[in-house]
Amino acid sequence: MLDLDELNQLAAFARLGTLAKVAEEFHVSTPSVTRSMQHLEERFGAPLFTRGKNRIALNENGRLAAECAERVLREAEDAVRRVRAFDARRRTIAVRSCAPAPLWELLRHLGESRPEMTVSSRICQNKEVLSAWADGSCDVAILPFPVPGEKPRVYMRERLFVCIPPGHELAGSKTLSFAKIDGFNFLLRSELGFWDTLCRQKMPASRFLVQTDEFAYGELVRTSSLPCFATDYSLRRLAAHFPRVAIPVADAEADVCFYIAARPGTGLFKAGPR
Amino acid sequence: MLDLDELNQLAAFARLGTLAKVAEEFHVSTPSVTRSMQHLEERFGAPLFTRGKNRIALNENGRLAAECAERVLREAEDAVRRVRAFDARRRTIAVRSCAPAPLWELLRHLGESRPEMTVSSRICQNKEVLSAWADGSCDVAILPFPVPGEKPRVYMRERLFVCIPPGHELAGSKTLSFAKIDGFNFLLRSELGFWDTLCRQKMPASRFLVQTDEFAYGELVRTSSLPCFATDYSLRRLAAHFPRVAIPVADAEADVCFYIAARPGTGLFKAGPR
DNA sequence: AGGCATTACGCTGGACGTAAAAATT
DNA sequence: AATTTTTACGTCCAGCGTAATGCCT
Repeated sequence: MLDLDELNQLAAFARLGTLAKVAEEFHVSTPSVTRSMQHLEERFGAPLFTRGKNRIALNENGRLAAECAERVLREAEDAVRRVRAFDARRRTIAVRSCAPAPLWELLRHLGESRPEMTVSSRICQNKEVLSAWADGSCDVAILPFPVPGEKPRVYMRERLFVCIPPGHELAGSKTLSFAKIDGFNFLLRSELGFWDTLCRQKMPASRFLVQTDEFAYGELVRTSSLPCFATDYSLRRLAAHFPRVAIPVADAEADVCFYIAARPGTGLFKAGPR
Repeated sequence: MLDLDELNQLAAFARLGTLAKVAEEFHVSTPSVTRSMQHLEERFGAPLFTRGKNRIALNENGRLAAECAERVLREAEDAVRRVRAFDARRRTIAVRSCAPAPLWELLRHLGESRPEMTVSSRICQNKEVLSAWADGSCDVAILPFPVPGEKPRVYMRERLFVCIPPGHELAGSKTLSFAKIDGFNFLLRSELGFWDTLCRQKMPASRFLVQTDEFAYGELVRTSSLPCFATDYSLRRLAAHFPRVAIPVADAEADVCFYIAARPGTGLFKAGPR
């Protein structure tokens, strides 16, 4: 039976050319490497080296053996990688959402109901959510429309608002529309999923100043006169963006219904999550 | 780093279902197998088994790990197989000849000039010799015509004779031809290569009583009145088939020139073999 | 002189087996 | 009662490192 450690040293020798370098790389003594190589020759049952008195090199057998060794090692590494990945996948619930708000409650709920599971979540575009759901690489999908092939299950509703400083020229309106606010520049958070694309699509004349940093975004909202967005959910959560006023966007697209689909393994619809 | 022995035991456990059976199969104690499995779990960094107090079985991770183990083991076995085969191939000279006679001297010569090499020889049909030469699976080729793509090099000439008991109706002829002897039944040795096919082609009306055993052939030649074949070479070697008479076959096809081709590695044409 | 491969030798940690325990059939 | 897994424990040897040798550049 071959020994993977020895094969590893053989492959290293093919790269490095000298036993001393191999010894250094593996943090072992040179005699140890010498013995490994002798042992390998026994195991292969064929000479692998041409030896001088203080010189050693691979012969043709050895070169072939080194190639084969790499293949075996790759296979062995793949084995642990695959098992580890499989295990990790088995003990995590992967959530893909098209927007941040649905995650707020969902992640809290999953953390409580399945404390032994690690939850991985990501906000991404609708098509990414769809493909992740389709290829099985996520366990929970949240989309602004029913998930194809699944029983439609509404998770929550969210409505878009514009947040404006009191003195702003739009501040008097009772409601607004994408058409009316198109052209104004907005402060925007990153990681908004489909909201981001919706805004860019509906307001082609506007520029969006995307802030990755939560703190920076907050400061800019507080100190600048640039309008920004909120939703009924985020307003409830953040206790509003004082001292701004929140004006609803009247368009149908600004009133969104989020649908959820979940694998049976998640236990989401067994014990009634909400 | 994984251990191939342990992987082997894992694969065996997947087949046999119980640690005790694995221990028996590998001629080790049960505690040893237990430790191997625990060690494997450490190495993989994931639980591979579901354990009862008295019961152990693979979980999903374990089943995947067992599959992967088999792949790794296959790869490892392939490695030694391939290196061994390569080494064996490197230290043998493979000879393919279309007829037996050229081998007699050639094998003796190779045995003397390359005593460190093992020589493997086979008599086969022309097309087999050609393909073996073309695909590199033989080092020396002997054919009744120049080997394509190689400098034509005549190795020897051989002429066919018919051997007949003195009282036989053909015994008076000075020479014979395939046409004249077609229809008679012949004693024939096996492993004659292209001679065999030549005879069957030239004498479609004859039947050939092929003898695989050397001794049986000799006895039949001695005791029966059936004609048989010989060549100038075999006559010289066997001191003739007493008390038979040997009559040459006059056809052009019965006078054969053998050509030889050899790889440089064989050293056949370096030091001048003949 | 410095670097490299190999042999010699003593030591130690890991792996094995035996024995025993505990549970299941 | 027999089988199976696992823990405990004592033994032993495979493999390590150090030291030394010999050789090459």
